[in-house]
Amino acid sequence: MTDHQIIKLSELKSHCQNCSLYDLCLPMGLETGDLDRLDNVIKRRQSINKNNFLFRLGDPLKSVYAIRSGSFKTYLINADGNEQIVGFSLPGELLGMDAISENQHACTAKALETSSVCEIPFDRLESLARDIPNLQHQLFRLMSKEIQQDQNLMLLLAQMPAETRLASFLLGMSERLSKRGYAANEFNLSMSRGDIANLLGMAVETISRLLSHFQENDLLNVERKHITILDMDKLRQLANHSAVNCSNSSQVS
Amino acid sequence: MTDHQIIKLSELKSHCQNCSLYDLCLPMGLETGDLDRLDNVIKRRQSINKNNFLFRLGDPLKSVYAIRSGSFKTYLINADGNEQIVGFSLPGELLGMDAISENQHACTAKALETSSVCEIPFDRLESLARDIPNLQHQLFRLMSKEIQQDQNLMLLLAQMPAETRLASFLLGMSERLSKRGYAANEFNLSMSRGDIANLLGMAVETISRLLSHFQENDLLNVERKHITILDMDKLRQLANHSAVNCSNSSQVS
DNA sequence: TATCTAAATTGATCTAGATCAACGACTCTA
DNA sequence: TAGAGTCGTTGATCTAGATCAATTTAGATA
Repeated sequence: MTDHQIIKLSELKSHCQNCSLYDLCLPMGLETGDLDRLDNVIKRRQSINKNNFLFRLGDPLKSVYAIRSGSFKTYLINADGNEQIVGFSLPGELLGMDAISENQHACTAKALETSSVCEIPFDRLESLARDIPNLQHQLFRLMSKEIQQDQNLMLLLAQMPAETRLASFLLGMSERLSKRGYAANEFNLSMSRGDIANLLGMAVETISRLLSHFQENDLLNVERKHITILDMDKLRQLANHSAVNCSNSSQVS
Repeated sequence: MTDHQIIKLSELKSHCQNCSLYDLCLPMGLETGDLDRLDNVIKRRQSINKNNFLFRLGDPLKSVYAIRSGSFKTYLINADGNEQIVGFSLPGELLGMDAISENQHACTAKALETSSVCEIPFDRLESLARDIPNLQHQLFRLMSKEIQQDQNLMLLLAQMPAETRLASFLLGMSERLSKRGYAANEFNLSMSRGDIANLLGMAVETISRLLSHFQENDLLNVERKHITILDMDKLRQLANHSAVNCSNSSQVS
């Protein structure tokens, strides 16, 4: 294989039309010409190590980010200095749209594992959206979806007991991961028990106890971060038939 | 006064540029020419009686609605058939943007009192947004703001005790109402105790007890729906210095 | 104006899940 | 590969706020 070929291959891989996430991500459904234009404004393959920040609360809005690989948590800081996680984001999801209203990020995004993103300068994206009706519509859809998800999480927090919250969370993760090529019934959680507890408004101990309990009842197999769902129907039942998508980042479907 | 003059007056009043809500509402900041174009697609003065619906979960997305007067609650229905209120909306706020992603409304909007709205056909709004960069940006800002508000409410639900939730809610209502020309320390709540309890994830009894308690401590004066804030500083303290904006409808500022 | 129904208040009791505490199991560093 | 720190699990206890129950109040209706 020559150098020439190697360069070509990497170029090929680093474009939206060849990205495995294409139909989960921002460019979904765009026509070839429009896709190229979007492709041209994207800065590709920024890598972020575990526990590093993609952006922090108060940072000026420069870009939004499409996740290529890995995962992030996004969180607010309350008046007491405690963090409140508002979402876990997976490949194909768009981070940073919360910053538009104040022109600065309203939350902090921290990598849960080594991750990579595509950076999209927001001013370029916005002006492109004016020229490409489908892109504009896509952005509206993305944000609308995020609002819906947030509201579903609110419902969970406001009126569901702990067991339902956790079951619904696991079901949501299963659905999202399976869309990304992982098995629906076997996956790794990249976030800690503490992070899950924080998102769901519960104590770590409760998460731990419930996972043990689920395991005792042959619902799950839990081995540290590795989850195997043994009885999907029962899990759905416990979750009140609602899988919460806790991405709280913008996503296509 | 002749008929001719009467018609002119009503025409004058029914345009965005003369609307008292101008700087709280969608057209905020648009230039005159652009404003006229937006103005032309708006169907004005639809009136909705108390307990009637502006739209219901599952309705196809036809229009979004700017509230002119009155107030609405928006809510989801969970798997058990219980409602979960996700917001209370006031004049100047835009309802219905949640429907974009699925092309149908994801929640139900019910009038809390006799109210009126401006109806904005969504397809017209979207195509106008392509022509008017400021309008497109405004729409992005609106939705981004809504996401932020939802996330703040999540924080409240996930980690704040009952007292903080209610204090934060009252503070938020005070701020929003004062922007609309009401006194910051004296206002009427259009929603029931039950509705407040539902939004904040608490029991009605707890709301009632806390209001009594706040009154005993000379923080508030409560007379049924009429609230007078007697000690704003103390209320802020109880609220952890965060006023939750529970509009969960899109708003400019 | 009397009657009915829904909303709000107040008190008594109960419980889901928090908190406190102790310990075991990884993982990172040197 | 030892030691330290972090994360996760399990048990015991406690409490904020839910639930249950009984009135009171206020609109709505006729």
